[in-house]
Amino acid sequence: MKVDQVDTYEIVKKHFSDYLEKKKQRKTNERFAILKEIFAMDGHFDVETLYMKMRNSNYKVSKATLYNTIELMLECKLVSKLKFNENSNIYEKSYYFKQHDHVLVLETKEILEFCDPRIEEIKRSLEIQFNIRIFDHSLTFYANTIDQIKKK
Amino acid sequence: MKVDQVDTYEIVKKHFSDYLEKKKQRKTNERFAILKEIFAMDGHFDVETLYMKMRNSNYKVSKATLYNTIELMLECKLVSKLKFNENSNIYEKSYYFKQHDHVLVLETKEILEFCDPRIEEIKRSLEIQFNIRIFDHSLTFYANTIDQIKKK
DNA sequence: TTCATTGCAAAGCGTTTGCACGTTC
DNA sequence: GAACGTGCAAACGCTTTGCAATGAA
Repeated sequence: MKVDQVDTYEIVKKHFSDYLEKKKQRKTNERFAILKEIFAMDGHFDVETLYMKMRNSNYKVSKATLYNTIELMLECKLVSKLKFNENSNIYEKSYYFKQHDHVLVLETKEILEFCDPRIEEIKRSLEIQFNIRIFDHSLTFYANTIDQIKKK
Repeated sequence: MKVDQVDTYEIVKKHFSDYLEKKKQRKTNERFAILKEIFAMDGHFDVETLYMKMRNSNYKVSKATLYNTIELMLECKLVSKLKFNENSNIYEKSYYFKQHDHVLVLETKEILEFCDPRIEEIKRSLEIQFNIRIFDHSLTFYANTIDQIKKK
C-alpha cells in the first residue's frame, strides 16, 4: 500500500498528538509544524537543513525548539538518530519503516537500507552467551562502489 | 601466547615508527610517549582521561598534540574510534585484537566484545545485492543485565 | 638550516541552557 | 491565570586552528 504524504502526516500527527497527551505535554503549533516538515522531507535529514527549510516556510522556529521537539519524537519513535560520524548527526523519520540497518556509500554519499534476519540470530546468541537482554542495536557498513574500486 | 606490556609496546612502537617513516612524518618524543601511555592503559579510553594521565606522567603534551597523534594512529590502525554516543568519543588500542564488535551494558557501563562470523556473511550478501565493496563496519548492541530487567 | 611539530589560547561548531515573553490548558 | 513552551543569545564541551617557538632531519 502506497500512502501519500498528506495521509502519512495525518496518521503520524495523531500518533504524536496521543504521545503528547499521554506525557502531559502541550500540543503547540511549532511541534506540529516541525513534524509536518520532517515527514514532507524524504529520507534522512540533519538539524541544520531542517532549520533552514523551516526558516523559509511559513512557520519559523528556533533551534532550541527544534532540538526539544526532535527529542520528543525520538522518545515516541517517530524519528530515529543515526550515528554515522560524530560531527554531523543525521536523523530519519521512522514511523512507516520497519527496523533496518544502513550501508554508507562513500563517493555517492548514498545511504542504503537493508534488513537481515541474521542480526536477530546474533542478538540471541549474545543474550545467551553474556546473560543479558539486548534492546537495541546499531549496524552500519561502509562501502565503495565497484566503479570507484576500478579507478584506483 | 601472552605478551606482556613491555613487549607489546616495543612491537607497536616499531609499527608506528615504520608508518611515520613511510609517511615522512617526524618521530617525536611526544608521539612515542602517547603511544606508550595508550598501550599501558587497558581497554578503552577517552581523550580527556588520556590527557589527564599524561599530565601526571613525566611527559606532558597538549590536547592539540593528542588529537593530532591519535589521528595518525587511526590511520595506521593502532587505535580505533568507537562511536557509542556523540557526546563522548571513546577509542581503543587495536593492534593485538582481531576485528570485533561491541555490546554496551547500560547499568554497568561495561563494554563487552564479541566476534561473530555471521557479520561477514551479511557483508557478502550486501556486496552482491548492491554491487558494492564493503571495507568496514560498525556494530553495537545495547543491553541491560538480567538483574536490571527483574528490578523493573 | 629548514620546515614539520608543538603548546597555548582562541576560534569553531553543534547542542544545551537561562531567562523573559507568549500560549496552551 | 498558572505553568509550560518558545525565541534569543549566551554558555558549553569537545575538537580544531593560528601563530610563535621548538626541535627532528
